[in-house]
Amino acid sequence: MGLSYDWNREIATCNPKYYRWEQLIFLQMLKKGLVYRKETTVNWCVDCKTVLAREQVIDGACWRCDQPVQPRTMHGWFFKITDYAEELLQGLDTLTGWPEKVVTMQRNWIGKSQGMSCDFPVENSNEKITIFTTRPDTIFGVTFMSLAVEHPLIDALIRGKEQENEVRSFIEETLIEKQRATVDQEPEKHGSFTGAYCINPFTGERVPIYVANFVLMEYGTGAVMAVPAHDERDFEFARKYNLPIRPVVQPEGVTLKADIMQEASLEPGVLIDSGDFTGMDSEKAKKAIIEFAEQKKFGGPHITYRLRDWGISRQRYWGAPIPIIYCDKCGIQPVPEDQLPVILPGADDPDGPHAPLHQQEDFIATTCPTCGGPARRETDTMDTFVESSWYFARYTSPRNEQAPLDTEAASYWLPVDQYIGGVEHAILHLLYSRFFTRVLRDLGYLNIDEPFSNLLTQGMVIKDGSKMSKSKGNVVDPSELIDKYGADTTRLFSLFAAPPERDLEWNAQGVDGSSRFLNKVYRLIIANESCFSVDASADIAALDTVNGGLYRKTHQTIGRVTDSIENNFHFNTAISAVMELVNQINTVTTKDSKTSISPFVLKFSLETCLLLLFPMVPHFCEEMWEYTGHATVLDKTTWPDFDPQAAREEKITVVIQVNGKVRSRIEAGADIDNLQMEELAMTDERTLQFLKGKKPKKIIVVKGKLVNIVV
RNA sequence: GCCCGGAUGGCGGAACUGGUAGACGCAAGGGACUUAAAAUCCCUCGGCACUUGCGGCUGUGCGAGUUCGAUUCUCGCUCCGGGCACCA
Repeated sequence: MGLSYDWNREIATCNPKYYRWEQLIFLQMLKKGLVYRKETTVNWCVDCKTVLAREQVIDGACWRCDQPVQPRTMHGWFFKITDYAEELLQGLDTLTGWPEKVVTMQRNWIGKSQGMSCDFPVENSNEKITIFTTRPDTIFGVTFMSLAVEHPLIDALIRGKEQENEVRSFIEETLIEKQRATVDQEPEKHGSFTGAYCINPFTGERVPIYVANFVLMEYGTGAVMAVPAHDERDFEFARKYNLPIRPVVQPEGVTLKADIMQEASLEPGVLIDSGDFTGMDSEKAKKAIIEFAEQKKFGGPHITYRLRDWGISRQRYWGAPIPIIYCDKCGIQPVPEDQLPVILPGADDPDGPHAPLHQQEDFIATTCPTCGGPARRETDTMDTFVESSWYFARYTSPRNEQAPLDTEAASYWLPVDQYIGGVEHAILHLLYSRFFTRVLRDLGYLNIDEPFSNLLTQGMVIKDGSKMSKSKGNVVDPSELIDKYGADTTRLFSLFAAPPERDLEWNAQGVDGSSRFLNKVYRLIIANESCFSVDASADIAALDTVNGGLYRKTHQTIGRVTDSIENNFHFNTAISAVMELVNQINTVTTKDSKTSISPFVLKFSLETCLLLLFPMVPHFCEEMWEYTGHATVLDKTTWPDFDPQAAREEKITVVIQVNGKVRSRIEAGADIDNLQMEELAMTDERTLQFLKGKKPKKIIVVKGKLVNIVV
């Protein structure tokens, strides 16, 4: 296809020369407290036999193999991306070169919520339950408390109570249900009373504590103050278990009554039955209530993010091994930096052992770096998204043997001016890379905050109803088209089909047109070969209509093509602009051959075609450039200059409307003023017919464009 | 359910900040050249109708509105695509 890559900078992320640095970065992050290990419920892909990060689960299925994922409890390593949540959010505002769509998706993914945290003391106990809420204004409407089944306090709450067995079996059932749950359906809400109560610090009221299947341990605190009157989920739960519903925010013009409410009221309004806060506007009340909690030291303002830490453990037989050693005596030990890289077994041997690492005893057995005793290696490998999170930075010093990055080189090249990728990475790769850039900055390797200044998200190519992708295998091999038409026609055709950001249903119909077009350019050059040997100049001002018109059209085309490419990579319109120019050259050299075509203008226009088409059609243009006797190659020739003066039309078409409908078009000089335009319109015969002698009420003149006569 | 996009001829797609809708190309039909074919060139190509005329009406998913004028702006729908989804 004639793509130009600098192979001197080639890197392979599966090569130990690359991932040794990744392992080093891991260790440095570990030292900085940005890596930790924990046991959680993870997304397990049955087919890939590995854990997946949350953003790698698409519609409940693995992003890679499309198989459904299941929850599973296991240990894994995590990157503390949440430490950077606020910065990643703030940074979005600086990404002016990114599509708004991607910025919005990331903003939603980070999911910042501002609200209040508040402690509810447990009755007859020293424990307290901390909740997070975005609706502190509804705190007087709390009628029960819901805990996630995984909440650590449950055990203490139920021990010895008559409800103990019931709650325990409820938790067990819920956990099993969660394992089975498919993502597309929310299970019905269930709960179980713990027998325990906590105290609403604002009212002093006893609040019954429930365990509920819909409360997420991973978000907020795993405990929710339930306000059924003002929260849909609490409402549903309250109705099911006959718990009281107490409205405390009255929206304007509505009177909420607990017994007749059909659904929770989410509207803002005025507080009722809310102690000292009664009568306050709900927005104001939010602030006042948070302040009150802060003063009394049982709560305060709090921010929660939806973003979770990035689970990077994978159980695949590929990826960079996580450089950790487990010693029975010394515990978890980082692999000393001078022992890096930890090499992935069998990676360089395609027929080698391709079992997951935990099945490879040779790999696992090692010695403890601290005590020298027998120890075991970590068998998880890193998510391959880790590798793609910093490769662009490694390109700036690809052979560096001393460090992952050469800060000086990285400062010179980064951030990446223009990044191109599919929208499917809007969150995954593009968020990880933004995170990693900051981590590398804080580790002292980079001095930028954002990796990519400008982002173009290209559309997907659809084939047979689903997106064309390597992993799906429904790709169209361009070599078929290349064999038949050549690489340039194939390039031209693909670029002409649609603007790059749009999805495109693949269809090779139309490729003939691109082929025909290049042939036409070729024929024009051959037929007018002689003009290239003439070293003529011309007095532009003295050109006749035909030559002057072509000269002008050529400059207009330079302007349009430059604009289309620079502005938004709309090669399709760039190409059609050149097509127009070529059509005009064709007309002028065949039809108008009676008038003498200036060799200078002809040469200029044909050369411009080659220059403008060069990015799209490099081989052909370079060949023609040489053929037409140029000493230097096109590749080293500068882009043509756009001269707006030369592109200016001498004549314009004045559109005349009567009551907004186009009735006539009149040619006029480009410098015509508004008064002249009006005069032109009012004396135009066709226009007068439509006026039928009526007096114009109003005449609107748009300079150089149109006259609208209202009668 | 919520948040983003999008909808223009038979098709892919143009139309700058409201100002000539359909650029450019494909497909289709007709014609020229040719013994024939390919290639090339010319013409037609949104719809409607009593088309005498270089003409008229209508038309950018649907319905309203703002405006002298709306593919473009506002409101309300329909359909399609994408993202999120018990996030308290």
